[in-house]
Amino acid sequence: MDVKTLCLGVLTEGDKTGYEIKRCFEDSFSHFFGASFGSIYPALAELTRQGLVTRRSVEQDRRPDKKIYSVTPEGRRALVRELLATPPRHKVRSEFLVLIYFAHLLPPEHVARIIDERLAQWQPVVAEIERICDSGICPDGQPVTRGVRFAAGYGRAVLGAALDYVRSHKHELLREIAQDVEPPTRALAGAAD
Amino acid sequence: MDVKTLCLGVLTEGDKTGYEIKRCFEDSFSHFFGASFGSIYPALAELTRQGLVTRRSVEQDRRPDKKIYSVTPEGRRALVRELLATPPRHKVRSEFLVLIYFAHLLPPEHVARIIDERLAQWQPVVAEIERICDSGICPDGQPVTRGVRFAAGYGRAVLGAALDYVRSHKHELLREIAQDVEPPTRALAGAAD
DNA sequence: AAGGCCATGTAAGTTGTTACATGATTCG
DNA sequence: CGAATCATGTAACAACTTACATGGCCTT
Repeated sequence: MDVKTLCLGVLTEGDKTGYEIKRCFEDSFSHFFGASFGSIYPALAELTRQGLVTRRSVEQDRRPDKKIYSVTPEGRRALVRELLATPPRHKVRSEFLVLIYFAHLLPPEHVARIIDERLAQWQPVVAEIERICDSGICPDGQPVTRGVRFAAGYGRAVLGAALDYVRSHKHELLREIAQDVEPPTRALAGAAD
Repeated sequence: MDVKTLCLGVLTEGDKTGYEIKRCFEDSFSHFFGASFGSIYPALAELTRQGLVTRRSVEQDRRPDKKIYSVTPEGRRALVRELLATPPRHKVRSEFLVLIYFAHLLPPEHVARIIDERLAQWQPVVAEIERICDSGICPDGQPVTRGVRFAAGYGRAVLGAALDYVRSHKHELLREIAQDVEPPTRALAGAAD
């Protein structure tokens, strides 16, 4: 699945500019998808070329014209076709967990910092998901569809579990690796190997 | 973080061939990292060129020489340096959740199939993680380090939550979207737009 | 004054995937 | 007989990220 399909998808919920689509991704998709301007703008250009969206320019004073995109009926059909053909993959790429995996090679303070940083980055994401779950309202003010509610509920369950796990096992991990790194000054007997 | 660093990392746990490294990724890393031969072999070639690993060839009858890689002391230093410089990101890219997000545009049977497929793909991953958690033994027979245990515990907690959530909300979602798609034959009154 | 928000877009570079190329052995 | 396992490697391609280019307004 590429950014084009995603753009088409969010545009079925209402007309938007490229900038707003980016916001939308950050608000509602951040826990399972990411896209930057560098991929969104070219995607919109291509969709326009293919006739799957139309755009109208809105003049603004002292900044580039705003370009508002709308899905065409053809675009809707293409979206459904694309969704039907998309294999339902699910990939996690976590340098965080890789780092944890090799925690015994790193200074405990560094590991502690890594964990705290991760916790801090997850928090606003969880907060936004929780807001969507509880209010049933998207950031743009529209009520959520069933799928959005499911995805948000999933996010809450999974991120909640992640936060709980990391918070409750952080100190245990830190204690354990502290022993590894500790210089052999007070060397307790029995260090096998 | 690139595949080179990962290879360096798993090689600190013991000498391996490229093929075994791939297995290792599948067994222990699959829930947070992925890499194919197309990236592993070039990575090992580059590490060798940089002097961060050495390799010895083992002749085999009727198949390509096995090439066993070992980390050099220089490689260990490079690994730590690399790990210390790695920002602890954590990204999920889930076409599965995107599809769910737009579930209201798809036939309910299709959504049901998607969900079942995902559940089926998660199961062996969870099983392997659970095995690591419970036995404390890596697939290659080595006892796990603290970090590995933490990562495995994380995987169990998070994948467990994902499975629970998806299993217990599947029918609710399906019921809800079935109403959308239902043709207006028996049209119940009150279908607001 | 610095930085964030609004607003669009391009180009170079990174990184990895897929498919290909080769080939014997073993299991069902 | 087909598929999986063992074993390595290359090359074309896809896709996205980062940095750059532009520029005013508003808040701290």
